[in-house]
Amino acid sequence: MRIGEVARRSGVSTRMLRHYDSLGLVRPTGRTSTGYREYTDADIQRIFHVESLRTLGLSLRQVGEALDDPAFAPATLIADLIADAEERLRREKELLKRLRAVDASAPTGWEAVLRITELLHGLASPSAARRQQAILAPEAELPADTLAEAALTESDLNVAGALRWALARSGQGAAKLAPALASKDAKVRRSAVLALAKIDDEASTDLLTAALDDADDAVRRHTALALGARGKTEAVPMLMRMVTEGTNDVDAAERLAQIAQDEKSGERIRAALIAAMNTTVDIEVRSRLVQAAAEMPPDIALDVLEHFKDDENETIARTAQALAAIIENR
Amino acid sequence: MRIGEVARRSGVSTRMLRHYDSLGLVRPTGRTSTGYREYTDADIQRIFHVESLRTLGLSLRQVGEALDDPAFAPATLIADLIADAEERLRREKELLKRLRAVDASAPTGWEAVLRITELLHGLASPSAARRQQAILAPEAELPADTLAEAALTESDLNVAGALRWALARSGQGAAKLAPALASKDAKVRRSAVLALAKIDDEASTDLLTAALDDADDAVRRHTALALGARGKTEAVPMLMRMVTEGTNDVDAAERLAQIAQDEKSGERIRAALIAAMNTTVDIEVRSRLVQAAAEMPPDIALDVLEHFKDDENETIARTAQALAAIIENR
DNA sequence: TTGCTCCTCACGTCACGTGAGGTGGC
DNA sequence: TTGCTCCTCACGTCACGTGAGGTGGC
Repeated sequence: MRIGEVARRSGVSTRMLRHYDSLGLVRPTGRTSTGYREYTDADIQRIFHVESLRTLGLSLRQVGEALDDPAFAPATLIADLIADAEERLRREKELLKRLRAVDASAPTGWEAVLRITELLHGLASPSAARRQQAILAPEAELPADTLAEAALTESDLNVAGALRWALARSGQGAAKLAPALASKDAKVRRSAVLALAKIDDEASTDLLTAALDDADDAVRRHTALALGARGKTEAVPMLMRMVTEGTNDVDAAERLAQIAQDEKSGERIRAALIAAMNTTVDIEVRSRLVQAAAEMPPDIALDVLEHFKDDENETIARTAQALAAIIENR
Repeated sequence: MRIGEVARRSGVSTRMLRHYDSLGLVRPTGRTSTGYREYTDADIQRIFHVESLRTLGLSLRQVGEALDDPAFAPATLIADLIADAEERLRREKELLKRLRAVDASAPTGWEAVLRITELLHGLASPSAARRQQAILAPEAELPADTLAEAALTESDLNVAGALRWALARSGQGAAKLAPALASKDAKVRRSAVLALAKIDDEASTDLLTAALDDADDAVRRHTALALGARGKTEAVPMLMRMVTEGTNDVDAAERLAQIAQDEKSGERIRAALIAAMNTTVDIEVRSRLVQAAAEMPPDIALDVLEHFKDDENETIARTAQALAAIIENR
């Protein structure tokens, strides 16, 4: 069979068939007296084998080595190809992320493209100071998507803070962070909550309210503190738990006090504190509860402390008395 | 500044700086009397701009066009770059999937690589017949991962059936399908259940039992039918619902009959049928229940039918009588 | 005088496409 | 005789690396 026919049947161009010949990859079995290449069925089989291996990303040289070495063991080659493909995939994803960020910034000319590109570069820097600078730079108009993604993975505390600030300023923080609350990684959810805490709008409050039911305890704690700062009564049960468990109990008490500014919520917290005191004998827990009670608005604080001025436990009784005296003298 | 210093500062090789010069991309502002290139600070700025744009995947030609056209509007170019990157990403993912499948098949030589590669090719063919053939080919040793992934997306009924069969034969079906049950796409979960239905081992039964609580009704129905075929009493409530609702009720009744082979389960089903009859007046629903009752093992069937031989509704009463007569005469 | 830097020219990489200029086969 | 097919040779693509062979600068 001559080269044109072979090309038609195999889908390989005559140019490439001649190239394979010159490389010694597929040598046609014969030539006519006038020099035309003559391919046999076996040659054509070989062409298909070459094309097949090429779909796996082998170079022509690699294909040649594989087909000509009878002892060829594919394992190493395949592993290398996989590693290469993974590396390219990683790079392409990175590039695409950058391009999407540039696109989202709607640059008006190449100067704007350069500005955003350099900011993205800074944001990807291994130096925390450089990252910080990129976020706080006055020319910064990093897209909210980019800020959100960075906020969810940033490990440096200062940089994370700057990212949350920038995200809050963007006005799109809540929308961009919402998907992260469904992440399987509790760390990501936690970062999302910490970022939402800095965004004082209705959308973020709604998201935080839902996050009170998160499966992870740390997520719930951060959520409760954030909602407490907004005076949300929904946070009371979690904040009460934090006081009794002694996890971030001082902050939790402060947030309970903020919520207690509202009369109805205040009444609820008053009752909760008294009930908690009466359901445990653990001296440490009760001590924390008394301390927390003293943080409440004066009328609530004094009322709760009054209940425990004559407590069976002397330490509790004396603490309650002392704290009440301080509040009264203010 | 001469070329060596510029190279050191910018990280661009002298070779490339000369290349940029020859392309007219970055022309050093001057030359010394002896022909050395002299770069100014502005030239160096330009080099950084070139490198910056290159990180976005622009070719040197594109960089030149962008930097030299004062009216350059990036939107189209960026969109094209994004489309290209997406396309490359898609290809890389495809390639990686193929390579991983080849690797998983642990080929012993290039012939084995070719065999698996061609099977994968067939599996990706737009022709259902070709896909079918690839799965049923006697040389087929398609890895279970590949089979599972294909089973979850295959739309052709015959091919999907072949995939489920092959997956069941692989012995790893349950393990490979398990993650799909957590998919957000109900279609994927449904496909997983249909595939698990063909795998008769403990692992698949456990997975199916959990899938009875799926959020999607169709998933739950398929799950109940599969578990019913294994005589699992857990499927009874869902199968009963299918009978009353008239969704796949004939199949559901058949599965209930299978479960009723077990004495305890049979008693439960008997009670459920009678209770269901007594809690609705809908003639269609009651009719389906009577038909279903007749499918049960004779003692259960006759007992249930006996309850409704004198039903207020004449149609129900006569159907119950007729069906009971048929069963008695068998 | 001796390293160091810089110069231009040019080949090689990789998998091709596209000619140019010429000739065999029905 | 006329299209069609085939031949070889060679340039172009793209972003470089790596010489060779020669020369200026401290």
